[in-house]
Amino acid sequence: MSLSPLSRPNLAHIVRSRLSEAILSGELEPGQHVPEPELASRLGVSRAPVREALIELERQGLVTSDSRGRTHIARLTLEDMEEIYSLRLALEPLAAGLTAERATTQDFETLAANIAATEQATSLAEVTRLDAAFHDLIMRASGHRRAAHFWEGLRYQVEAWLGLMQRRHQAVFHSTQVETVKAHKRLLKVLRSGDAAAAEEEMKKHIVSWRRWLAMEADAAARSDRKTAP
Amino acid sequence: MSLSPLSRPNLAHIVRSRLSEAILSGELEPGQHVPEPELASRLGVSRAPVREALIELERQGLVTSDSRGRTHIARLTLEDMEEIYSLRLALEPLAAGLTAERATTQDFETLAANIAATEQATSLAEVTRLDAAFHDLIMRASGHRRAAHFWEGLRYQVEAWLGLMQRRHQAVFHSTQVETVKAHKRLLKVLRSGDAAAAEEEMKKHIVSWRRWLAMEADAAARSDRKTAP
DNA sequence: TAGGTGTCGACTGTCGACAGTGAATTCGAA
DNA sequence: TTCGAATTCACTGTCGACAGTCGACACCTA
Repeated sequence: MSLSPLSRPNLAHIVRSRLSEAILSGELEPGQHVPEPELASRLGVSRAPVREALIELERQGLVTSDSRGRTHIARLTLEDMEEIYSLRLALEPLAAGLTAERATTQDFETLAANIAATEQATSLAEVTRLDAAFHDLIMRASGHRRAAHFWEGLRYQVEAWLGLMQRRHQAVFHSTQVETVKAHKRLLKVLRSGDAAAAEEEMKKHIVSWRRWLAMEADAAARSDRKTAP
Repeated sequence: MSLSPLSRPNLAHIVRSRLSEAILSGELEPGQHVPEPELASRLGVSRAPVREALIELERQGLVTSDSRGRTHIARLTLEDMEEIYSLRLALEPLAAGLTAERATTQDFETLAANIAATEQATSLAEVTRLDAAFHDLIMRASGHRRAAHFWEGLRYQVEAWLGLMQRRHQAVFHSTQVETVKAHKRLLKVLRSGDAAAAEEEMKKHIVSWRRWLAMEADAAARSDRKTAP
């Protein structure tokens, strides 16, 4: 039996992941104001760990604070997603190249397991989460700590956006699962080959294709807005 | 006269910039442990704002916290600088391209003023600060908020590293000032032309040439370590 | 003397409380 | 009724205090 050192999580960490879930699931709605005292009392803790959690969530882009310091659930616009897209395009191929060079067998097995889980996922939300986790694994396997850290500032926004889109336009996502699995299998194969340049290229393609999704969904969102709003 | 809304600074902000200065100037040494109670009493505030400042400083890479949550002044290694270099190479050309497309006359004037100030700077520390500020201005002028935010997580580490090098090997930096001015003038010219691709290319070259510095300084550091250590 | 055990001190994580600050609201006057 | 001023109200920023935890050091035992 291997006893690996266990990390004793803070209250702040727990609060953060609780809030993450609540935001990603849509329980807390974009734009909504979330006062610290309310969160603290609802979670049964004091404001101190809540404050810390909110700072971290701001770094992850899930909440924003206005001029007066009050925190709101982030409202992601298409412009935001364009920013995120351009940064993914800058960061992830870099990391993929490094991963191809440095990753261990263990890393590859974890990636393969993720793909298998994605194949058997039974809900879109699960696919989304596993998708983000897959990219997370690659960023980590790259050994580039700062890039992985930056990625943390993007991934939850990606998840939040996809969640939002799914809730609005379920029909659009029919083929998501099989396409994700296919793309990730291609990526894993290239990563395993150890060819850094090829890995960069494949990741670039993967993200570019993801952008098509973005435009399409934005389009659908715009159409539906026009239908419901005026 | 344009009166932009002024941000009323927190104690946490003040503490942060004080600590920034102390770290960049070398008053607080790399690796040194900095207990919250001590900082709080030395600055005459309570631990709350100090804690917040430390979280932000950690994001900026100036301090790190160990497994027990204790804060230390960051000790930058050559490996760290390689990471930072690769990220600059990913982020800054992207931003430079956007800046070429979007920047206002006002932005260009601020950049020109920065170059003028660099030309007249009387100390290396000042050149370093203005250099970082120049890149800061470009990141901001790009309008890419997330990229600018990420850059904040790098710039102070760059400053800290350069400061450290300067203190160790003053002689190496003879030509820094004139070279910086020249390079920045070239950059500004391309940015003003509005040619995004050219701006990307020029920024890439600028950063690649900065990497040569990195290697050279690392080399000098290694030599001097060998001389003093064993 | 070496290895293990108990104690002490230092620091972090967490808590409840208070003061200051805008925004919203109510009240009074025209 | 409408405008302006005063007042409440809901927050955030900040503070001091306490408890739990970990390493260092002394001590005990074989």
